[in-house]
Amino acid sequence: MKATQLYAPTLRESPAEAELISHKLMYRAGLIRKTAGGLYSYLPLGWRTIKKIMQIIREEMDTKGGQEIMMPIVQPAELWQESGRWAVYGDEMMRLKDRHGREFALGPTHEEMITSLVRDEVKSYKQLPLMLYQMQNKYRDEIRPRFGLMRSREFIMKDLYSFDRDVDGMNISYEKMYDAYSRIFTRCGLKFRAVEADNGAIGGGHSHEFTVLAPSGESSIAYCESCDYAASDEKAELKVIHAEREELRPIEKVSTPDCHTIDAVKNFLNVPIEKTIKAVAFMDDDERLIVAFVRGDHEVNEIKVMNAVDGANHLYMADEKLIAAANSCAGFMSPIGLNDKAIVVVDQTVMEMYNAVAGANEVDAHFINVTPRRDFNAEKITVADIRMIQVGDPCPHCGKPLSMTRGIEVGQVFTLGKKYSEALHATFLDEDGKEKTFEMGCYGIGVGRTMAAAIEQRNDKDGIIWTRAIAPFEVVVVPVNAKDANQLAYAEKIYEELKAAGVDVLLDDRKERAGVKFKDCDLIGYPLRVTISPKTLESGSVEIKIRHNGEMLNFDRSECVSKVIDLLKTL
RNA sequence: CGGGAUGUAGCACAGUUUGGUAGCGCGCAUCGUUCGGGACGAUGAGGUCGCAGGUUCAAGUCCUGUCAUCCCGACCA
Repeated sequence: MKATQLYAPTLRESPAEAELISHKLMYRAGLIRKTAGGLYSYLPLGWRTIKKIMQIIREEMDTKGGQEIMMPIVQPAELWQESGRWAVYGDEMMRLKDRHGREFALGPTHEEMITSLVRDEVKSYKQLPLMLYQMQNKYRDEIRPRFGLMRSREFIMKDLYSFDRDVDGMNISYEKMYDAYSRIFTRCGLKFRAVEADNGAIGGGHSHEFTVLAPSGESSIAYCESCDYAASDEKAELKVIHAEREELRPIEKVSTPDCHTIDAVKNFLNVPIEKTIKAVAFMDDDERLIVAFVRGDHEVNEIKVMNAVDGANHLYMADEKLIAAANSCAGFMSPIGLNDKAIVVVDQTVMEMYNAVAGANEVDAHFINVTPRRDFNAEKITVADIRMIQVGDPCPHCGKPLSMTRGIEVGQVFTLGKKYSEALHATFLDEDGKEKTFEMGCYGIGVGRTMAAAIEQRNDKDGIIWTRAIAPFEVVVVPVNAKDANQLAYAEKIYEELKAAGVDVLLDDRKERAGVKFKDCDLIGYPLRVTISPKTLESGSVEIKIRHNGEMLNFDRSECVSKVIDLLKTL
C-alpha cells in the first residue's frame, strides 16, 4: 500500500468531545470518525486493525472447534417473547417494525437466535458438543454512549455459543473458551486479568470477565499480586475478620444526641471505628425493607445484599415510613428490637465483633457493649458476606493483601446452563434415548473495544504504539524527500522486497516534508519505520526506528529485509 | 431520566456582557522559496453562526421553544 493512495486523514488537534486518550488518538490518527452519538465509521487504518483482531479471534475459535456462521442482525419479536426477554430488555433494545407492522429488534445479543437455530436442527447427542460463533454488529441503545468505541450503540462483537449434553461437557467448553480468550488477548499484546465476575441476572454457573488493566477503565477490580486471583469489586469474596476475643460486658443503652452518622457516634463515644456497626436501609421492588449491617469502616455491597435476599432484584434507598414501620428510625438502626417488617442481613464479620456500638432503634440513642452472637434478636437474621472489598483485604486464595485497579472489560465468558434452551424448548435425544435440554454457554468479545483498550494501554505523547500483531501496517518505509526520484526509487525497491517477503508494509511516498511524515508515523504508531535519506542512499544502508523505545538502528541495505523480519518477531 | 456545560468553516476557538458589514490559528487549493521532526511568503476557496418561532429599522448577540453533543450521576444481558 502506498500512502498517496491511502485514506488516512490525520489531525493535529483532537476533537473537543473526545475525553479518553484512546478516543483522541483514534480520531487524530484517522482510524475512526463519528456519525452520531455512539455510532462510528472505521476508516482504512482502523479497519485494518479490526480485521487483524478478528483474524486472531477466528484462529483461536477455530482451534477450539468453533465454527463461524452469520446470523441476521434483524430479529423477530416472537423469539424474544418466547424467552421472555422482549419485555425485560427494555429501552436498551433498538426496536423497529416492518411495513406490515410486525415487530423486530436489532440484535443486542443472539442467545434466542442461536437457540432457535440449533433446536430445529440438532436432534442427537452425536452432534454434540457444538460451538458456533459469528462476528457482526450488535446494537444496544445505551443510556449514555461515551468514550468513543468503549461504549457505543453499534459495535462489533464476536459471540460464540456452546451446546453440550451435560454440565460436565459445558464446563469443558467453558474451559476451552477461557483458554482461547487468554491466548487471544495475549496475542493482541494486552495486559489483562480474567476476573471472576458477577453474572447477575443470567444466574448460576461460572463467569469471567477478561479485563484489560487501564486506569481509565469503567470497571473496578481487585486482584492479587502474589497469585492469579482477580475479581470485580462487586463479586470479590471476602473472608471473615475475627475480632480479638474480649471479656463480654452487659449491653447498655446510652444517649448519643445528634449522632446520625458513624463518624459522629465514633467521636462522641470515643471508640475506634472498627468497634462500631453501621446500618444501610434498602427497599426492593416489592417495598420490602432490607437492612444491611456492616462494620463501621466497611461499605455495603448492594449486589451481595441482593444475592443474599431471596427475590430481591433491585434495591433502592428505603424511605422513612418503611423504617418507622419496622420500629426504628434512620441513623439509629440496629437489629436489636427491629420487628419482622425488616429483613435483616448482617455481614459475617459483624457477627465476630465483641462489645461493639450499634444503634438503639430510637432517636439519639445507641447501645454499647453489643456482642452480636449474644444480642442480635431480630426475627430472621441472614448472615452473609455483604461488604465491598477494600484495598488490603486478604486474598481469598492466598491471604496476601489485595490491590485494586481499574480495567476495561473486553470479553466475557459464562455458562448459561439451561436458561435459554429451557425457555425455547431446545432438546436432543441422549444416548439413553431420553429427551434432554442443552447445556449452553456464551462467550463474547468486544472487537472495537479491544482495539481501544490496546491503544489505551500503549501510547505516548506522540501517539499510538501498536504491537505488531494488530498494527494497521507492520512497517512504514519513508523516503525523507519523495520528490527526489533516486530516494523514491530506492524506497520503492525496499518496499517491494519487504512486501515480497510477506511483511505488511506501507510506503510513505507523499511529497510532504520529512517532519510531517515522521509525526504521522509516530501518531499512527507503526511498530517499525525504515527511513531512506540522501545519507543512506550514499552509503547503501537503511535506518530503522523502533516505535516503542525510539531506538535507531543502521543496517546495510542488503540486510534490510532479514533485519526487519527479525525485529518484528520481538514486537 | 436528574444535575452541569456547549453548539460559529474540515479541526481548534474568539466574537454574545453593551444588537450595527462573520473573524483568528491549523488544515485545504495555486505559485514561489525551503526540505531529517508538524517550514516561510503571496494569493484564494470554504459559513443558511444547530434548528424553528418571536422582539427590533437591524439578531451570531436579546426572548421562547426545540434538537444535538459532551461531562457527573442513575443505569449497564
